[in-house]
Amino acid sequence: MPASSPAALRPRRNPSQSRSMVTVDAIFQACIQVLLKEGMHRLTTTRVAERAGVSVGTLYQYYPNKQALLYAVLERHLNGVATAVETAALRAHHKPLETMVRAIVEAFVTAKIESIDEARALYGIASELACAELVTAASMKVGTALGAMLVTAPDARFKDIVVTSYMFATAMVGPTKAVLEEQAPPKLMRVLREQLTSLCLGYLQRESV
Amino acid sequence: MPASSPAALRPRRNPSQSRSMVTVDAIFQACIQVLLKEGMHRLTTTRVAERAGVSVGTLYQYYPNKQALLYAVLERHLNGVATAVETAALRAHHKPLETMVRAIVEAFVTAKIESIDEARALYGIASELACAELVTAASMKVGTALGAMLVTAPDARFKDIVVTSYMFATAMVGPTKAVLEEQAPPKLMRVLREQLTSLCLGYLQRESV
Amino acid sequence: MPASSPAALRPRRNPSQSRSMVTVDAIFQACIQVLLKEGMHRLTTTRVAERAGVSVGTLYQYYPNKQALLYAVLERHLNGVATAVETAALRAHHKPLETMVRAIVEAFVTAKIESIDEARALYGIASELACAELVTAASMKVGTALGAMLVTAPDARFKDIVVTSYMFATAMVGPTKAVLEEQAPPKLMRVLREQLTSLCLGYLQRESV
Amino acid sequence: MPASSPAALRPRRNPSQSRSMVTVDAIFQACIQVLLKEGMHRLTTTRVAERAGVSVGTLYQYYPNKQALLYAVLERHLNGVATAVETAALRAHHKPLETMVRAIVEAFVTAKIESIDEARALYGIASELACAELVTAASMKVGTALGAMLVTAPDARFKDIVVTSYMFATAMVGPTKAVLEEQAPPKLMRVLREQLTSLCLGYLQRESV
DNA sequence: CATGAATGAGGTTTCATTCAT
DNA sequence: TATGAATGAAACCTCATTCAT
Repeated sequence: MPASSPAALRPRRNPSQSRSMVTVDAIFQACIQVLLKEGMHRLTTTRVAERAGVSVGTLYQYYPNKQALLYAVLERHLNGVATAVETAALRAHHKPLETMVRAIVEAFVTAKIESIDEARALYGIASELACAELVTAASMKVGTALGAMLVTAPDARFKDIVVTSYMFATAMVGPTKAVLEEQAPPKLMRVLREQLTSLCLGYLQRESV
Repeated sequence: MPASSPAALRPRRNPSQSRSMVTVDAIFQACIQVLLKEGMHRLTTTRVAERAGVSVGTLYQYYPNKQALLYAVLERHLNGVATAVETAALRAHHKPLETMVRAIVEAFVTAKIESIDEARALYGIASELACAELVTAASMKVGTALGAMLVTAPDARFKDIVVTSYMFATAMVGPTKAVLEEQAPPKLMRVLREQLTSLCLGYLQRESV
Repeated sequence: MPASSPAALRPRRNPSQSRSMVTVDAIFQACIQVLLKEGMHRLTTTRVAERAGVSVGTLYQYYPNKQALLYAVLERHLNGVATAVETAALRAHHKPLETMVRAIVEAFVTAKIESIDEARALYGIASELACAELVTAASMKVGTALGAMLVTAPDARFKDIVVTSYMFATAMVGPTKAVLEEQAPPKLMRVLREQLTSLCLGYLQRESV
Repeated sequence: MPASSPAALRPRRNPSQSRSMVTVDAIFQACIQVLLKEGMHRLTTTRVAERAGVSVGTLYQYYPNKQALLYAVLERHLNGVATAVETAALRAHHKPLETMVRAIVEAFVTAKIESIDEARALYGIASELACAELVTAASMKVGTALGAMLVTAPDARFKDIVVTSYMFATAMVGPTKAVLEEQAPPKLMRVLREQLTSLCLGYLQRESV
């Protein structure tokens, strides 16, 4: 849980009234849209507010500064993906290794593709202030969940569960990112899940004692 | 070589005279240093020129704009890594699969770590204008080199060499990036090569008919 | 009483109902507190309202704009000091000159020190819009009162009572301000009354024919 | 000398080239002009630049921020006055007390009136950040100079030279300020020097043992 | 060729004030 | 009446880029 995050990056209020919630959500969505249509270097608070149909002032009532807005968007995205993987991991406890891997890959890719817009827009924001924490937190969440799952595999046993599950988690990132950014051969898009399963399963079987 | 790149991003001249080369290199290094010490959002042309010991005007004699400078830096970095892998791939032709993988991982990680400063500084620049091409170009270069190598493996044969070699290339990226950005468990740093080898080899062996 | 003051700066109502009076006073006190703790450049209507425990909207029901609020605060402060001096002057009629001076100095310094917070916070507001009038009005009030007092002195007689009493009034300001702003040697704080008496008495005796 | 002043408030460069010097001086003068014609609360960096006939960017090449500009203006003014008094004090060493006082009053009032524009514009800036130091520094400079002078008076001797000279220095401020801000009865303008002399001399004679 | 002063559009952020609820 | 979300003009400041010297 993001209990600890730099004060300066926290939203200014957690809106509970309905009007506020509409507003804050509009800003949120607008941020992603601008990110997509204009790119990171044209993402200005004014533009986000404009697209959200509110004034800049309103934006600043909910987020103390631009970073905080990006932080929130990135946080939500990472949390979404991490939670999806976590849930899949929980469900796959005690299943055979191959089933586990298929489940995780499926969850990961689906989450990324479902929020493909966000995903594509957000790669590359990590280079900004203090986002490292968020990425680290999400990685740990996923790593831990995967570790907890792997130890319950009936048909495999791992020497160094921490390293193994971290590799498992990060191995999926490269190919997926390449596909989402359309730098990969188009065919890979269609067989991505298959391939990722093969990648991770091959690795995990090698690492099993 | 990136035969096609937006005219606006090309350097103004390919300096062949010695004084020019010294200057252009100083700017180049200064750019990386600023990137590292100040971060992307504090990278200004003036600051780069200052650190390079020249005036802004001079900088603009070699690069038509800021993007071109970043473009050049990124290009050189990617090219360095890609070429290192390519060379390793060439050398590994006709070797057994495992030897191939070890050689490639070694080359990739070594290149990244040797230029660890550049690497760390440059992740996240890709989110800027027109860099996608460069990344794609480097990926293709690597992918092609790996493909050409893999088909010569005496102990393996692949159905879809394009997809397989692209997966091979991108699979290494995720874990390596995590380590370089220090988001990985510290132990992973030490066993990274080992683990990447296991990851890629496991995959390739599964994919071999 | 400031019979003439720009319409825009007048409070919206002279609250006579008890609830209103509580509110307006809370705003008033909050204004001074914010001025002290945050400084003039952080004095915002929202902050004042917050600290007063009311909403901005409410604040604007009692003061048509920010200037009016400051105006009122400054007015009350100056009036307090002026009235204190005026009262002391009245009481000192027909007393010997030295007694007069001691009484005035005592009243002036006491009033300033009692409301030392206000005083410190308010110096420097006069540089804002239309406050000159208030200062002038207060000066005149004091000057007039002092003049009326001085002419009753049994042991002195002055050629130009207007000039003399104005000098009397303003001579105390400089040293007092310096002490309040802690720019004076600390010792001066303790002997301020003594010194001011000496200053004014020396002057007045010289000016007496 | 203002050897120590907050780094953030120091000018960015001490221009030595002629073009720069013209520019920096234009900005300086423009600042005072704006202060006079528009008032403190309308003093914006853009407006100053405009009036100086340069762009905002240029302004910021010489002053890192608005405060620094004001700081510089105030510093120069205070220094001017302080130095004038200091010089007069030096010249008056060993003269009789009355001559001393006349000389100091003359220097003080003349300095203020000569730079009456600056003086009028600058009263009230002290309420801004970190200017207290400057005022304190100037006060000390004057106080010290006056003290050094007073001890050489052949016809007077003071118990507490620090307090006495500080009182001397600050006593002149109140009436002078009142006159410059035109809150005083008009006649006072003409007899100001006379009156200030009387004020200070009366005080000093009383304090002399 | 090199310099660096000058430019000014454009970015972030604040805050006095209004008005629907 | 009281509220506080929304407004948007306007402030401060940066920085890629040019061009006279």
